[in-house]
Amino acid sequence: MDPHLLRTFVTVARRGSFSAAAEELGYTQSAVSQQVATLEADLGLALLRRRPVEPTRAGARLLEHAEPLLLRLRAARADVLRAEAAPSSRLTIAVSPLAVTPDLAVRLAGPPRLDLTIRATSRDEVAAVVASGEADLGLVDGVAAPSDPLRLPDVGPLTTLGVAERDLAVALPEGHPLAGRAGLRLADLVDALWLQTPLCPVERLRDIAGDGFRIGLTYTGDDLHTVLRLVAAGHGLTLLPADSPAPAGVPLVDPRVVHRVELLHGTLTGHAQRLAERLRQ
Amino acid sequence: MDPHLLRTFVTVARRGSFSAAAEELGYTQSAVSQQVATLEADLGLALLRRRPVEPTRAGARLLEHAEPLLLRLRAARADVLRAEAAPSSRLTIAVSPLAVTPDLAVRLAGPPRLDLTIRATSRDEVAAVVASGEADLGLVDGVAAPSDPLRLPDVGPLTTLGVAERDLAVALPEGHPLAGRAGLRLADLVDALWLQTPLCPVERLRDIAGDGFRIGLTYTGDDLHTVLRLVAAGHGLTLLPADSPAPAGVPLVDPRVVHRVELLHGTLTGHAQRLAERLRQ
DNA sequence: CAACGTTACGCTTGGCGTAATCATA
DNA sequence: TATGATTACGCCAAGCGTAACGTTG
Repeated sequence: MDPHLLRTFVTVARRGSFSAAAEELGYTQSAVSQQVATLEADLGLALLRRRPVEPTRAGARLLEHAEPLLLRLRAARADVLRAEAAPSSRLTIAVSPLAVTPDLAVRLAGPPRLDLTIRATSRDEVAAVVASGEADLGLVDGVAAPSDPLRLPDVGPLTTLGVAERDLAVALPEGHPLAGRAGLRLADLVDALWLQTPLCPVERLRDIAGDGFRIGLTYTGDDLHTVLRLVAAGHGLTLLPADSPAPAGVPLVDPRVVHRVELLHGTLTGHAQRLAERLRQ
Repeated sequence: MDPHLLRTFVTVARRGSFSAAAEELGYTQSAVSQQVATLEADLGLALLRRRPVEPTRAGARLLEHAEPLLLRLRAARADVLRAEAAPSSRLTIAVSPLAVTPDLAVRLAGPPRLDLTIRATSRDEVAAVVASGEADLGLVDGVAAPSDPLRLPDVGPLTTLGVAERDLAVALPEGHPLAGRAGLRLADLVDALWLQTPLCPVERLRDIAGDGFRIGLTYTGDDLHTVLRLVAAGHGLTLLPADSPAPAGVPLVDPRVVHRVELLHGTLTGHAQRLAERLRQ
């Protein structure tokens, strides 16, 4: 299970081609073939079907492990190197798009005021950025059952701490049959069409409220306004923090799901520690 | 950052000796020296001081990454191999010592009754056992702030779900000045002597309630009765679930800390999925 | 038959062991 | 000075590229 082989395997699987992977990695087609064969021989089972190239069951399973593993390896390397570099007094905090609630914004401001850089990244990247030491702290948001942790990509030895939970509202297009309601239950919306977004993945809804929740459209970006446009245009519903400017937002009264913000950090020192304490109240 | 080199580095650091590590790993002293040198050259910094052999700052940092990384690598391999083996109908669930609350025990029993193996392991191992596929599900318990996730060793792509939170009591020796109280606050106990146990690590208390909490004795096992004996003998206090048979247990009324149980699992199928649904209510 | 993956084969080099050398408690 | 890490050096094999060979859409 040499990471070198793992990387090649992942690339082949992603590109769906030995030759394309070889080009991407700077190997010959032959070398890639040999590397995959070595990995398969090592595990004693087939990882890829050829022509067309697609993962077997075992291959798919290995892929789920390999990608985060390689990410962790890179993060570990980056973290060790960075730790040895300048111990800057400037503090960097990585935040996902909706993680900075009004309350957290106030707490970030101080007093005392800190020399702070806020780095906005996608939800998936916050953990990686913190693990690699590029940011001292991270704030990630997501949709979860109350008091359940978010499902973060598992990228290194990070400490996670819930710092905020707030209610959600269902974003509905104007004129939607349910738009007038005072409150909605998730159970009432299983048959509706939903947006698949990074903030509110449909699998999470199914985890929480059972099957249903057809996907109307998948949106992979991180821009709230675009999501609102998509909802308004009727592509599907989604959940947003209750204080967002949602079009015809109706509070979700069934309290089995919340917008949750978590603070991530590695080993804390100095300023970072003080800020972390302030953020967790 | 070849895992082979990483493993050697970890072994040298743990054993505090190149020669001891060489013997343990089946290499010559020379090979180990070369491997460590290669790793240091690759990262461009010293990882170990020699004579005595101890990690540098960077080395200590790398160790924190390397150990779980290697664990994950093994877990990934084991998981892929196991997935391809017999899809047994027998269900295995790994549990840490106090994870099976009375309520969860009832839910485990059914109906319907399942062909179930319960495997007791230490708190640290549950995640690894589930990640490697040796168990289909895991139940881990620990002490946490309410609605905060437990800090689990980060060993693979696992799903975590809180399934129970219950109050804690402070275990006090008979005749302790505070033993008669109706309820205690953590803040009242910062100056007391505490046991350091896997269930209730003193760092967790400090995270939650600030500094203090001197360590009277460290206990690394998983046996509740031994812990109770240690408390009774005055080695220090500890927190236990309120329904435990604690000596002179006084409920913790300050509700900033609970005994939490989490359900862990990888990809679920069949029986395992049904059991998981039953456990999360 | 064309595109693509596999196999054969030679060569380079990474990495091990042996043994000599260096450093420190 | 003895213990233990490093360096020198030779050897083997892992693993790459070139090129010939299958195989399948």
